[in-house]
Amino acid sequence: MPVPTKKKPQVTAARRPAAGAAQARRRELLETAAEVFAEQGYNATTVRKIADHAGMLAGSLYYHFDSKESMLEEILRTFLDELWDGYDTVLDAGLGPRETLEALVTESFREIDRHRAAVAIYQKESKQLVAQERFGFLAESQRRFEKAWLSTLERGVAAHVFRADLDVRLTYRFVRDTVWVAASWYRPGGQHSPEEIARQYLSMVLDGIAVRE
Amino acid sequence: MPVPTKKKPQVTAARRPAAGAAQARRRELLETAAEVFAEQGYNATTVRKIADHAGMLAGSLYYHFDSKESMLEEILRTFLDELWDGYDTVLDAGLGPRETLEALVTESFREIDRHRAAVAIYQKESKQLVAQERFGFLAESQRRFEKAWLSTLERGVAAHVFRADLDVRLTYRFVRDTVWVAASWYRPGGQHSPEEIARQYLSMVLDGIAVRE
DNA sequence: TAACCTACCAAACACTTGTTAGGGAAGGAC
DNA sequence: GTCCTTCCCTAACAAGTGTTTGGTAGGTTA
Repeated sequence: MPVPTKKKPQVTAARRPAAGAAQARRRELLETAAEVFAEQGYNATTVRKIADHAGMLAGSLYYHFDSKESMLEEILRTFLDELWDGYDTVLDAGLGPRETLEALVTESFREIDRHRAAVAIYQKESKQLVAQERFGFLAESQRRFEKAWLSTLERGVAAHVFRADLDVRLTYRFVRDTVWVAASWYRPGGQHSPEEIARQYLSMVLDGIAVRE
Repeated sequence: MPVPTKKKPQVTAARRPAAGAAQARRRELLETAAEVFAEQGYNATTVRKIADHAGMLAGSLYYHFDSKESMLEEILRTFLDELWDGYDTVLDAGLGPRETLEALVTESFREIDRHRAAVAIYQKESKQLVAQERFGFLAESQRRFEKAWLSTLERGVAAHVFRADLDVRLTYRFVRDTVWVAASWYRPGGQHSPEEIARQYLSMVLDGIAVRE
């Protein structure tokens, strides 16, 4: 492709100034967009609101992004990529089922700490987004997610470390939901660190809240 | 108020035909509106979509309702009224803390069974709605809700039936969220009844998923 | 029959939405 | 200096939004 057909002007690597400065601004804008999306909801968020928060006008956003939807896509893709980096590390570590569950939960709360806005958006909008083929990667991620959790739970039941009398699928949903909805009330810098929340949550899920006799 | 100033024509009780027929239609329309709101999100739902599902034109909805927002308000009010009917019955029954928790959870899943759409809407939109004074009743309900759950948990800790080493507020959030997010995947008429889901959920929350030794 | 009411339709309204086109100021490259 | 690129602004567009107004078919009442 000798003749660039893309709208964004091509810059040779040699000339590019302050390499990555443009991408830094891009990330900055995505950060504020994610926060507005998370707070007001994707549909209720106008590009003018995003521009306001970024200190610019609506049209100027289109110098950096193709569309409002592509901003949303990039936010979710970035989040899921990092999430699976962490998950895969855990899943490939060869841990036992209980240790895997503990590590997955802890990793999840760390992701909430890092990507609070993206998680909140994912929670609220993913259900309607998966229908669009543009966001098909959400469905694929969901399948991998379910597979990872279900197999961990099933491994635990087989190894007699998790109870056998519970519906595994139901348990999966409870665990999954409770972990991720934390994004709706979690505030970074609060009195509980992600690890502390994970510890208490695991204690509750594994041993229950009732006193043992 | 001898002279009616309302837009909707006043009908004397004596003449009213098929008493409550209008209100039945009203409920019917709110039912379909709630389903569309739950499926697509409130902001993404246009009055034309609601009218489509109801087999009429957008403008015709305004014969029955003042605005799109008033439809949302009535949906949520109806749901919360019924919810608190059930909750108050439980809370006034003079049960012990563990029995109260069990009854509250079971009642919650029953409400999800009855008002699936309204619960889903509440979950998704309440956070943004409470800011508007029109929806101030949501904030009041949230306060009562938190008080009911927290006091039950604290009673349980004081009576040594619930563990004392858990952060009560954190426990409350986990219990609350896990119960209500069930509305996002629950389908009435599925293989699990509300009572069965409540039973399994309570078993998990109270005793944990780990095998005891 | 005549009057009236209910529940809807048809058509438009003012406004907001995401998006685009053209321009221009600032600053580095040569 | 001149050129060129970056990054934003101004101003508009077309489509879609919630809502209103006036009308009307069909049933009910008197």
